[in-house]
Amino acid sequence: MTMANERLQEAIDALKSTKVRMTPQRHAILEYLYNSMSHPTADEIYKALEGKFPNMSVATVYNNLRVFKEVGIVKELTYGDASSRFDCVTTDHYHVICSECGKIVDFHYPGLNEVEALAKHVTGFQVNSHRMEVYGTCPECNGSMPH
Amino acid sequence: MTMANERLQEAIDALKSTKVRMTPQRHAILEYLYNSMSHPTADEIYKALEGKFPNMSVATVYNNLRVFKEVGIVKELTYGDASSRFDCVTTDHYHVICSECGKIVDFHYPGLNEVEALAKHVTGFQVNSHRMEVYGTCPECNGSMPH
DNA sequence: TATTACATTGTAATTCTTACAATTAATTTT
DNA sequence: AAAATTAATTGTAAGAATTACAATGTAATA
Repeated sequence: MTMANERLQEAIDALKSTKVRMTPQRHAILEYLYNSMSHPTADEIYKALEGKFPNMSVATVYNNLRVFKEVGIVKELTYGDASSRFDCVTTDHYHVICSECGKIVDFHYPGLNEVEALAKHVTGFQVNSHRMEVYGTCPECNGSMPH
Repeated sequence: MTMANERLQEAIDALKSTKVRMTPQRHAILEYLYNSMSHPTADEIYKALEGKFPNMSVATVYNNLRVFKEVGIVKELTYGDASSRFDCVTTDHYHVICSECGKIVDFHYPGLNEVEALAKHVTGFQVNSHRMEVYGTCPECNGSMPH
């Protein structure tokens, strides 16, 4: 069993333990998320599954992504006007985003707990979480790729 | 002259040095941005200036905020579906955002250059910038305010 | 002053997302 | 296994934020 399938199975099990029902559409959306190594938009998922589910509504994709978020197996990445992207890796990590082509690459960085602590101290907020993104241009777009 | 007015004047001077013309609407939008210590949405600016400019179009607000961004005197803060907010403080700083009431508070943190350097090293991207926000609840919303 | 270039206005269009009512399907109870 | 219940899907309409566009107005320049 591949790593992706293993994680998919865990996600399905997580859903089973709630009152959320498994449907063919749900399974397909989850499968797509866990197999694509990208961070697809709702519309990309919808288009990718058109072949298998000609009658599926785009509302179903949005509904289910919301359900998955509530259960905690999917994270939504929001970027201003543009469509949200969805990430089935829910462990802590950050994203580097190419300003040219929009590519999103994961990277890890030892927790920024210090920042949260400082923010709490300076502002008096009760701090829960943070988000961070790094912007730049990817090797393909900035011409630093060997060819 | 107040600090805000000084900075407003600098912004106006910055515009003069480009081919961007000064108009009453532009001046009013800038003035509002530099005097409000908040991070208003386009619509908030529009509503705030309705009294003074009954005929101003909301398109004018958007157009001008875009111009200001291009000149570099305003930054746009994007948060998913919700409206963009606009910040006339363009020096590096971060925001702490209250999940309850939406309040945004500035705070400073010594540059996260390390993060950018690591991201560059790990992903091969040419890195330009980053953004970070801290989320939590403000003193008013979490009941920790003395009263 | 006449001309040119840029700004504003009002409205229509666009995009992403959600709401809603009707139908269908999965689960539970009998 | 059939009936009853509950949840999910579908299609479409509605919503909100933002942009595009054409007509009109205003500032800068010659």
